Amino acid sequence: MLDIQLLRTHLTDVAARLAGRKYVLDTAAFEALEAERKRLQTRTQELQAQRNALSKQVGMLKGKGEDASAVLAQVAGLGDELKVSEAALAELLPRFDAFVSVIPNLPHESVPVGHDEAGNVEVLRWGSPRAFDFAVQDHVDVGAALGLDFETAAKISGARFSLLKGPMARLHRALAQFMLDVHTNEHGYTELYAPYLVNADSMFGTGQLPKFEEDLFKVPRADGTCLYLIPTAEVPVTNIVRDEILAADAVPLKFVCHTPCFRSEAGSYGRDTRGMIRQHQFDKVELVQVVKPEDSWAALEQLTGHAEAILQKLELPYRKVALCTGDMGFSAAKTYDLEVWLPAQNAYREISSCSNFEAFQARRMQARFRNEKNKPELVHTLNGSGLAVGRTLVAVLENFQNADGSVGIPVALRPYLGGIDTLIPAP
RNA sequence: GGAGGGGUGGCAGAGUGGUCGAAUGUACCUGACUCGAAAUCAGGCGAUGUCGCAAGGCAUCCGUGGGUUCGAAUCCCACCCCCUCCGCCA
Repeated sequence: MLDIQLLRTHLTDVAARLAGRKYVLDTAAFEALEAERKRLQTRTQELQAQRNALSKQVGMLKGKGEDASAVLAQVAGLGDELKVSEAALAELLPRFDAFVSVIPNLPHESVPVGHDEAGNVEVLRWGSPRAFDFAVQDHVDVGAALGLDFETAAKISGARFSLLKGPMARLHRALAQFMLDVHTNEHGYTELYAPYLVNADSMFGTGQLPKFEEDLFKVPRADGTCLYLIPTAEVPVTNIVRDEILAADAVPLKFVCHTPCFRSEAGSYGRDTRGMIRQHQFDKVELVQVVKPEDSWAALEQLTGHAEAILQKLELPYRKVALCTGDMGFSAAKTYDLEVWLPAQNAYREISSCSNFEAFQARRMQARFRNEKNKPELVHTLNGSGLAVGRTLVAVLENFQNADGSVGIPVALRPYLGGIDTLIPAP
C-alpha cells in the first residue's frame, strides 16, 4: 500500500510514476473520495466531541446528585445527525481502502522504464552455455528414463503436476537440502518451517489479495471462512512481522524457508504446457529479509547475491536481469530476475526473482520497528527465490545431460546424493 | 468432539456503567549520584487517524463484530483465538 499522505500531497507525481508500470491512477476518483472522506470524518469527529463533552457533564451532575435533564435533552438532539454521519463514514472508508489497496507500488528511480519484458535490462551474465556435440533433449525427454513422470501425475491430479520417482525424487530433495545448507551455513539465514495454508489477512499483507485472488488456490471451511494455499513462502514468512513493533536490535531478520508453492496459473493456459516449468505445485527455497529502511537497497544486492551463489555452486550459466517498470510485480519497488540457461530452449528462463518492497508490504501489514527516536517506523521487506527447486532440477537435467542419456551431477551437489557423479537410466 | 479458564499498553498485570487511554510493576528515554558502571532517586514514556504553519486540539482503539445507554474495558448477543484437562489422532 502506498502512503496515503503521499497520494494527498503528490497525486499527479504518483500518477505519472505509476503510468510507467501500466497502472492508470484515477486521480479524479481519488480526489472525490478524499474530499468526501474529509468532510464526513471531520463532521463526525466534531459531533462525537460534542457528545462526549455533554456526556461528561451528565456524569458530573449526577455525581453531585444534581438534575441532568437539561443536558440530556441537549445531547439527544445530537443523536440523529451523529448516527447518520457515522454510518456514512463507515460506508465510505472501506471504499476508500479498496481504492488504495489495489494501487501498485512505485518503482524505484533505478528501475528501467519499459512496457513489457522486452524492456528488461540485462545486468550480468555468469558462465558460458556448454557446447553440445549431440542433439540436446529437453528435461522431459532426459527425465523420462530417470523417473520424471507427467502422465501418472495427470491421472492423479490433472495437468501441470509432476510425479518424481527414484533418482528424480532424490535429486529434487538433494537440491532443496543443498540450498538450505548454503543459506543457513554460509549466508546467515535462520531456517523456518511454516504453514502452507494462510488466512486472508496474510495474503493481503504481502499483496496477493485483493487483486490476485484468481491466481490462488482457495480452501473453504465448514464455518464459512477460508484459507489459501501459499503461492510462495514469502507469504507466511513475511507475515511473521505483521502487526508487530520490533525492537531496534531485532532487525535485520533473515529467514530461509523451503515450501511447496501452489499457483492456479489462471491466465497462462497456453504457456509452458510441456514439462515442469510451470506447475500448479512446485517447491521453492525462499529468502526473506526484514530490514531498516536505510538498509534495504544494500540488502537487495546482498540477497540477490545469495541466490546467485546457488547457481554458481551448481555451475549453471545464468544472467541477472533488472525488470523494467512494466514487467514488475504489484508490490515490488525493484526486482532482479535470475534466468538460468536452458539449452533445449536455447534461452535463459526465470529461476529466481528477488525484490525490495520497501515499506509497501510493511504498511499493509503494519510491520514496524522502534527507530532511534524510539518511535514505531515501518520496516522494509525483501524476498527472493533461492532457488525454485523444480526449475533448478530442469536446469541440471538439461545442462548436465550426456549423449547416452545419463546426467552428470554438479560437484557441490554430490555429497547430497551419496557421492555419485552421474545419474544413469535403469536399463 | 466434551468440560473448564482466559484474551487489557513493548512485556507482566489491576480495573464490573461516569474526568479510565486505563492503577501498579517492568522495559525504555532523560536527569541526579558515580572515576565509570550497577544499584538508588526524580521526571518522562501507548498506537492510529484527523485538524493545524506551529504550539497543540480533537476522534478512535481494552480479541473481533453487533447491541443497550446521554455515557461501555466494564452490561447483552454472536464469532475468533489462546491455555488446561478428557477423548480421538500423524
